[in-house]
Amino acid sequence: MALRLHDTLTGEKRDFEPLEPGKVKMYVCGVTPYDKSHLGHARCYVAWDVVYRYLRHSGYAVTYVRNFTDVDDKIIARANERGMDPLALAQENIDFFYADMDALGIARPDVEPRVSGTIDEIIAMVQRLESNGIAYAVDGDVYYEVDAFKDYGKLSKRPLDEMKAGARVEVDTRKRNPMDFALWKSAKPGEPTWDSPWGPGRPGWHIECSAMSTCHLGETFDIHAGGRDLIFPHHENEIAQSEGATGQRYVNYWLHNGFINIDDEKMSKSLGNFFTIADIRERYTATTLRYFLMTARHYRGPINFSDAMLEEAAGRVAYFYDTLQTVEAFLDGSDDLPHFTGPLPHQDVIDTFEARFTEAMDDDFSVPRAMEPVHEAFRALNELANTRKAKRKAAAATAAAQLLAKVRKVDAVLNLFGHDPAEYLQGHRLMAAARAGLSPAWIDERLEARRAARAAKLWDEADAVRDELAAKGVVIMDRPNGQTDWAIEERAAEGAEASDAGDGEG
RNA sequence: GGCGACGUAGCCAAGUGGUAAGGCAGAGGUCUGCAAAACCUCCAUUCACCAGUUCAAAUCUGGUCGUCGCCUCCA
Repeated sequence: MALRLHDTLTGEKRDFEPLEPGKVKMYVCGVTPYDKSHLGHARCYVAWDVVYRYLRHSGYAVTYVRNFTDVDDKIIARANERGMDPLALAQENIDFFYADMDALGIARPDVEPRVSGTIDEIIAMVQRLESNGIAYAVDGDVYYEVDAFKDYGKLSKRPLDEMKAGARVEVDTRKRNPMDFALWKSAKPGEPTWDSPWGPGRPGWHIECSAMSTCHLGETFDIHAGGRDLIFPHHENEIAQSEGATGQRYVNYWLHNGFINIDDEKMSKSLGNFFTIADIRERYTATTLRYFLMTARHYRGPINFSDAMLEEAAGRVAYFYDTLQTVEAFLDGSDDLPHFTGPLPHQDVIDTFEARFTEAMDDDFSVPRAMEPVHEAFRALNELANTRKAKRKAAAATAAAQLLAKVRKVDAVLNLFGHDPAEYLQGHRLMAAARAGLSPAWIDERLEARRAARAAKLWDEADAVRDELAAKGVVIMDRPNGQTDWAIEERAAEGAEASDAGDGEG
């Protein structure tokens, strides 16, 4: 089955046909690094990371470009507040960005251009627009003349005449149309500037993406992606700039991801429902966040975010790693088992796994559906790893090894299962304990007390300790090897939070 | 006002004409000193509401109600 993509421009899903067979050129709008990255960024870049990985997994040679808009009004304003160099502020936030992205398992793009390194190309493109008669200079500023581009509004489906009526921007009388936007801004005090044919100044917003994408991918390329909010004006203007400059079709497939909502409302600083990625990472593993963002919803839909949802995701990821740990232990001694050749248990799961995964992903990257065979595989892995009867063990080990290999293969796309299980689970436990307000040292002390009681076969005493832990939300598991593991019941964290107010501090 | 998205079980959510995936929670069972975990079984005659097209609709058409987003910086 062929890969099908939903294209915002046509509003339809259609077969993906790259410009060059076997190759994909994709561009994703990156961040404006004026502050730390937030949950919305995480959602966006996780989504496109999966797309990037899936394209590669499907055998395409992908060139993935993601920019940094490091010259921008907000960066300049923030840098001036803090009395520092704008590019230094941008670099500081780029470092934070990388820390978050790396933790989330997001692959680095192939090229990461910055505005500050693309000034020459930007100036060249503005000149090209000027000579094409769709840009005009006024007092050192250069504006894009929207009336000179007949397709203006085709992406956001907003005819120009309607936009004029609704335009709320204060009218700059130097503009020929209120919708005209700046390609080049003349120098103002306290701003970084570059020399240009129009005098010293800096690029406007929008032109940088046209210039950077064209410069690294060519005048026409396959995929351009970004958040829904960028459809207008950013991507609309990119089309106007690039197609206005080159006369060529700019992009073949426009992909846009949905937003993060908090309690059904858009996350925003003004509403006070704003989370940075770092905020979440203090409380949950980055893998939990990645899993949640990838699987909660198809990439185009909105995701409603809440602690309860994250708790569920955390529990599910812990289940995956618990399973991996169990299976790896089970397979550890399996080399000694007799070679097995008969029909395998869960043969249907093994046989259909990849086709089901691929079919879902081919349908506009439907990760939620692609997870169905993954869930099924983990259930089968657990069943196999719990095989007790010696007779069945060889068959079970063979089946488990095959299934595990399949899971590992699609994890090149999901990038969820690559941690060491024991390390992951330990990290998960500590974070869960912290969320529930419990001390791991106290838990260990209680477990030691229970171990002593059990050794003496003082069952009532041992059970009392277990009940005491359970009352706090700590559940324990006696393993066959004599060890006792513990976990925080997912609901405990909510309970602890709810009782916070009443408890007071100390 | 213009443009757009969405409304599926207690919760999250997949599913664009052929008779409701998956996950969480819940119930019962297997296992276990007792538990927990894991596994097995069960859990929507129905897809906001109304009308229509069709042999057949959650899926198509029209209307109603409700929620949200964009139109200004924003992933």
